Amino acid sequence: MSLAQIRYFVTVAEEGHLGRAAERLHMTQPPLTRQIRSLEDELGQPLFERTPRGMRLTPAGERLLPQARAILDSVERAAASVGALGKRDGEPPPD
Amino acid sequence: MSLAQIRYFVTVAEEGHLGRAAERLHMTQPPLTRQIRSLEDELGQPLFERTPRGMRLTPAGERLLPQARAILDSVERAAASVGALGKRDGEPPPD
DNA sequence: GCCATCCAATACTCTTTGGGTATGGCGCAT
DNA sequence: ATGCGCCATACCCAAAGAGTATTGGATGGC
Repeated sequence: MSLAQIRYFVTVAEEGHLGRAAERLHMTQPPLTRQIRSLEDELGQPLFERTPRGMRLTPAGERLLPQARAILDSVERAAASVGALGKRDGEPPPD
Repeated sequence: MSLAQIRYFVTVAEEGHLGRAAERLHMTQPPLTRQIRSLEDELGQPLFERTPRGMRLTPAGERLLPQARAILDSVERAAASVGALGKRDGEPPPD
């Protein structure tokens, strides 16, 4: 489980759609599919239900989501508190 | 900033010694040196003072340490809450 | 003062991980 | 039945990370 995977998970949860999530993350859909699957494999259960319309959170996913957000927040706070000014990684430079 | 780096940072802080920290992390010293340096670079300031006896936390490092521990804890809790039973990554299998 | 010792840092290689492109498979709507 | 909009898979390439060998530098014993 990496911070990138957590970020990916949150974005997919918010978008409910791999394609749009990938766009927001400035990457393409296939690696995103793989990272989400890999996270599910590691946790031992699916986080999303695959529907023809997109991705819907499972109960496990619902439990994870707020904690995932909290983790990303803590990381950002920690970085800021020690003096990382414009350096966080979740937000790529504007195109 | 990756979870691995945070884990490395905490271990080095606890050991005050790259070699021993590397041992505890089941890795060798050079990559650990690099990861710590890379973390310092990203944060924009040194976390350790290099002494001939080992590594000592700087004030920035002291500020970071408790937050780093909290992050690792949250991650572990999140994983556990979603059903990862023996799967966490911070603890390699016994030799 | 010189040498042995104990640190962290660097040079270089190799394996592993992660992302990109192209394509397939599946369900739904028309 | 065909086309469209999803996610999944196959394959390739680039980047990150870990290992081995070695260097540099400070300290303490002699």
